[in-house]
Amino acid sequence: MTEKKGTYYITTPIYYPSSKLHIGHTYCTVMADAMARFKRLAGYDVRFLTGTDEHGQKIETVAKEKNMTPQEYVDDVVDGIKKLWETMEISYDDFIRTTEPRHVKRVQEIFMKLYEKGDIYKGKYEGWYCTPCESFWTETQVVNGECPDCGRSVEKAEEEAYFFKLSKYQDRLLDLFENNPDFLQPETRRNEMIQFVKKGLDDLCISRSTFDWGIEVPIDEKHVIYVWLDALTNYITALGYPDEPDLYEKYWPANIHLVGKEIVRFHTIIWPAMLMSMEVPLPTQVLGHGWLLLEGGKMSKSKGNIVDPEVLIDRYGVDALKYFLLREYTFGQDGVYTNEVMLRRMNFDLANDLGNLLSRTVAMIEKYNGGIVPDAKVSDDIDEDLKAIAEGAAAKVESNMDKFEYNLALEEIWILIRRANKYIDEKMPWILAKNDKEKDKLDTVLHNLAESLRIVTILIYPFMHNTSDKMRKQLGLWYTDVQWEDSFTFEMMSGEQVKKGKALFPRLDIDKELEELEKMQGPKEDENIPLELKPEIVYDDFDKIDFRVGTILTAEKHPKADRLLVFQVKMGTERRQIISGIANDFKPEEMVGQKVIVVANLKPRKLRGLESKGMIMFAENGKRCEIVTTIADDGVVVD
RNA sequence: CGCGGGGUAGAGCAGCUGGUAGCUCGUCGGGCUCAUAACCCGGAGGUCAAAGGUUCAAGUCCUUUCCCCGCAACCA
Repeated sequence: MTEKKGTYYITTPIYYPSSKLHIGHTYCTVMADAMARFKRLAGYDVRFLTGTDEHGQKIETVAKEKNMTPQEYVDDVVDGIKKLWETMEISYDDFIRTTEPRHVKRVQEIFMKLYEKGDIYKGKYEGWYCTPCESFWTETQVVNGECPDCGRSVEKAEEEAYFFKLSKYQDRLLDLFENNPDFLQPETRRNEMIQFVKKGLDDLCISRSTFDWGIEVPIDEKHVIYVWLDALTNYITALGYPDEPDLYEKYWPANIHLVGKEIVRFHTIIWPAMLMSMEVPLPTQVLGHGWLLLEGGKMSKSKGNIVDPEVLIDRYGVDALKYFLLREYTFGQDGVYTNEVMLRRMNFDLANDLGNLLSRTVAMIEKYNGGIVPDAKVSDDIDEDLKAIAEGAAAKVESNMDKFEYNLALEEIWILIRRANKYIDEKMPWILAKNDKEKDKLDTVLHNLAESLRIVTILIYPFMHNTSDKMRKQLGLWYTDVQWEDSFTFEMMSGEQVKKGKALFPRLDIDKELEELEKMQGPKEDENIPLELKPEIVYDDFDKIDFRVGTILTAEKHPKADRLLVFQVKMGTERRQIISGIANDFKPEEMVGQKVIVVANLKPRKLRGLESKGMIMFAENGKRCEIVTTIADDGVVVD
C-alpha cells in the first residue's frame, strides 16, 4: 500500500448553467481530473470539487422565457452537466450546487461573519438606473446619460445595497502578490492583477434588490446576495465551513483553484479579501488556464460555434479526447481547436505510436514465445538505453505535472513509446526468431518490450485509465493494481500470459472523419431549428425606428479610439456624422461609397468626444462584421 | 506615452538563468515486414520580425521601430 503523502484539495470553477457546457468547460475539468487522479496515484489524500453556480438574474430570465421556475430550470441543466461529467469519467469527490441548502445556510453564516467583523455596510448604491434593463450603472459606465447596454437614457437613482470593504484589503492583497509569486500563475496573469490592485480597489456591492433568484441577505429580506459572496464561497461551504468543519479542517486551504483566465480576478482579489476578512487561510495557488479558441475567435453560445464534447466522445472515446486536450495545449496559453488537429493527434500518437506498439509487442510474444512473457537473459547498450528511459520516465512526468505542464508530461511518456518502437527495429526480433541460438536475445527483447509497456500503463493511468486497463489486460497484468512506484523499476514481469485484443485506437480516415464531423457540428440542412431570439416586440415597437439608406462619403479612424471609424454619411438631403465600432474589420477606404442602412432616428451620442448621429447596420457572423448594403437611393425609407 | 503577451523551417509550437537552432506534422529519399499501409533511418528547408548596442560569445540581455493578440477604454 502506498503511504499517504498528505492532503491535496483541487477545485474547478463552479459553472453557470445558463446553457449547455462546451469543450472549453470540458478542458478545464479534464485538467483538474487528471491532476486529481495523478495525485491520488502518487499517494495523496485527494479531494476534488466541482459544481454549479445557479443564482442570478440571467437564470431567472432564462427560466421565465422557458416558462419554468428557476429551480426547475437549473435542475434540468445540472442533470445534463452531471451526465457529461459521468461520461467523461470525471472523478470528483463532491459536486456543489449553490442552490443546495447546505450552501445557502453557510453563505448566510459567512455573510454574518463579515458583517459582524464590520466589513459589510449598508450603503447607497448611487448610480444610474436603466429601467428597461433593470440595471444599475456607475458614473464611469454611463456615457452621456445613457445606458451602456441599451443606449436608452438612465435616471439617477439610489438603491440601498450592502457593500464589502474590499478597499480595506488593498495593501494586504498587494503584499500577497508580491511576496508569493506562486500564489497566482502564470506570471502574466499575476502582473495583470498587480496592476489592477495598484489602480485602487472600490468596495464591492454584494447584494441586489432588483431580482429575487438568490440567497436572501440574512439581515434584510429585501436583498439577495450577489454572485461574489454566493459563488466563491463554494470552495469552503462544500467542506462544511463553518458549522461542520471536519472536512474543512482536513482539506483547507485548497492546494489549487483551477480557473479560466477570465475569472482570475475574482479568485485572486475578491476571494482572498473575503477570506482575510473571515480570518480563514488563503488557498495556496490559483492557476489561470487559457482558452480553447475556434478558428476565427472565441467560442461562444451566441455565435453558435460550440464544439460539443458529447459528439466527440461518442465517436472517439473519452480517453482519446482527454489525451488530445491535455497533450495539444500549453497550460495558461490559449490554443486553437480544430477537428483536424484533434484527429491527427489521435491517429499519430494514439493509433500509430501507442496502439501499434502494444499490438506488435503482444503479437510477437504470442508468435515467438507462446504468449508467455519471458525473462530477460542478456543485455547490451541498446537494452540499457531503453531501460534507462523507461525507469526515468516517471520522475519526468512528476516534475512536469508539478508545474501543470500536462503536455510535457505526456510528451515524456511518448518519448518512451517511440523509443520502444525504435528498439524493435534495432533488435529485429523476427530475425532473431529464425535462429535458435539467438533465443536468449529474443527473450530479452520480448521481455523488455513488455516491461516498457507495463510502465507505460502506469504512467498514462491518470490521463487515460481505460486505455491503461485495456493494455494491462492484454499484457496479462490482471493480477495487480496500478501502483505508481511500480513505474520506477524495470524488472517486474515474468511468465505473464498475454492475449491480443482489439486495437486500442483504430486508425481514423482523417478526411472522412472531418467530413462527418462537419456534418454533425454544422447546421443540419434539412432541419428547421428555431433561432434564439430576443424577446418578441410588437409592430408599434418596430414602427418607432426610422431606417434610411445612406451613402458613405468619407471614413476615417477615430483619433482617440482603436475600434471606432468615423463616417460622413449622406442621406438624401442631409449629411451627418456616424461612428461605428468596426475598425478591426474594415479599412476606412473600403467603406467609402458603400450604400448602407442607417438607424436614422437614434438619439445622438458622443463617442470618445465625437458625436454620432445614428447607427449603421452590420451583420455579425462571429468571425467578423459584414457590411449590409443596398442598391436603393440614399435617403429612402426602409421598412 | 493605460496594462500585459507575442513575432523561431510550409503548418503548429519548444527553446528557463546567453556558448554548435530543436519537436510534431508535411515534404523528398531509404530501410523493415513483428504490427492498426502502422514502425525505423536519413535529407532538404530557418540571415530566430527589423535596426542598433552589451559580450570572447545573443532567439536568449539592453534600446528603438514595425506587425499581431489579450485586458482596460471604447464598440449606437
